Amino acid sequence: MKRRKEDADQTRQALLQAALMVFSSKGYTASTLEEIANTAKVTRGALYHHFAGKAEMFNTLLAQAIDQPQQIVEQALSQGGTFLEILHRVFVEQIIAVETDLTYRATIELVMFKLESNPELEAAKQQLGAGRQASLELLKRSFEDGIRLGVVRPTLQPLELAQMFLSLQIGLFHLWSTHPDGFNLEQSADALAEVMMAGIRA
Amino acid sequence: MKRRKEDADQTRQALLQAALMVFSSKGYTASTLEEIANTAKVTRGALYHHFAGKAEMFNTLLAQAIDQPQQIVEQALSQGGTFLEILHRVFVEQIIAVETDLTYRATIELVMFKLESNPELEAAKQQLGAGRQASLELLKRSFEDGIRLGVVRPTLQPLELAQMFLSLQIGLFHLWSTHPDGFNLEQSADALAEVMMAGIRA
DNA sequence: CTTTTTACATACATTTATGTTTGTATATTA
DNA sequence: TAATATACAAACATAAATGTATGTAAAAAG
Repeated sequence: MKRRKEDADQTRQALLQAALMVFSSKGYTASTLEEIANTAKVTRGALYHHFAGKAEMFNTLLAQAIDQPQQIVEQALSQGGTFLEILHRVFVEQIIAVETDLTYRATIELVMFKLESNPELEAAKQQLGAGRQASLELLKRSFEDGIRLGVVRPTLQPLELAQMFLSLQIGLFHLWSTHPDGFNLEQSADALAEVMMAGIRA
Repeated sequence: MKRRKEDADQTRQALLQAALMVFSSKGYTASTLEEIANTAKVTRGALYHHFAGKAEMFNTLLAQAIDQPQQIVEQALSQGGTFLEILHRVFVEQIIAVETDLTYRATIELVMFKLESNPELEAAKQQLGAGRQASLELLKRSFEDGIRLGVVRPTLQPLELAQMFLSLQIGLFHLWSTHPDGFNLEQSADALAEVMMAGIRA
């Protein structure tokens, strides 16, 4: 039995990962610290050594989750192409990221579909809300650009286009997440993006 | 203090309504029978008189929830119009129903965004899954008709069109549900439906 | 090499929610 | 009108989860 500094950090990470998985499948309240500790193959003692309690674990997780989507978008943007091509790629890449990266998937499932109304989590929810607001704003400005460039129908409202983009992503993920069987996520994402592009093209 | 048969049934309904509201805001586990009883302005004694416990309340609620969406669709269908007009109307009417009817809204929020993985609820979730599968099938067949009628682009897959329809609904509702401030749901729904129609039109 | 701190496990205490029993006023029935 | 059943409230018991205090090897510091 050995416990060095680096081992400790490994334990901490294992606990966070375990917490993410348990939280994302059961939600906050239904998740027990016992199960989280077991999943990380330690006892609650270790958990309480690294974290003050359940709420702190949750907030730590959400703090990490905030900037994750930002990265994916930036990467998809960097590849160049026409306005609609980039839009299409951003849409699909995010969906693929969710399918590929199990951790990312759990994060999204947690923040989108498992957030219960609970005063302990209000701060984290507030942050997430701000993050989404920022995404919406970014998308809205992008569509304004698209209209200015003449590639998007000018009768459409930028805000509503942004809403549509996010709605499609969220809804598609929800559909897949709740019934993954016989679902080709990438293919569906591509098809939906294509229809969306056809609908907004000038 | 009077308690007649009809009063009892009223109490039972109040308990169900309270349970729906509490469940939909906190999720199953985080909801306490105490709070449900308080919301219904009775004690847990009354609750246990009418229901075996938490799980039975939940299942009772979900059993009611199953056939509710069906009705709205049927009503929207009955008004006639072209294929795309009907599709548009079905889309918007469901969204409006969610905004208008507080009970319906809570039901949808509960079944879509607050279902935790819990063996006690597996049966109910199974039923809901079947319901969604049925919706998907119905939509898919509708789009097959649309293609056959020549009003929908024949290069598109019916299944993916159905997924798109549902994704847009689910996502839009999610967006509005989590950040209702400054959101004109009906207007957005109408705009999204319009873009979708433009995207699929032959 | 001794002392102290770290990283946990273990045992115990406290809280909280569920579930059960009992009590009781009113309604219903005979 | 007497007997019984209903619709609850209130008190009690139980279980489960959180939180805390203690114990202890190993590692790090001196």
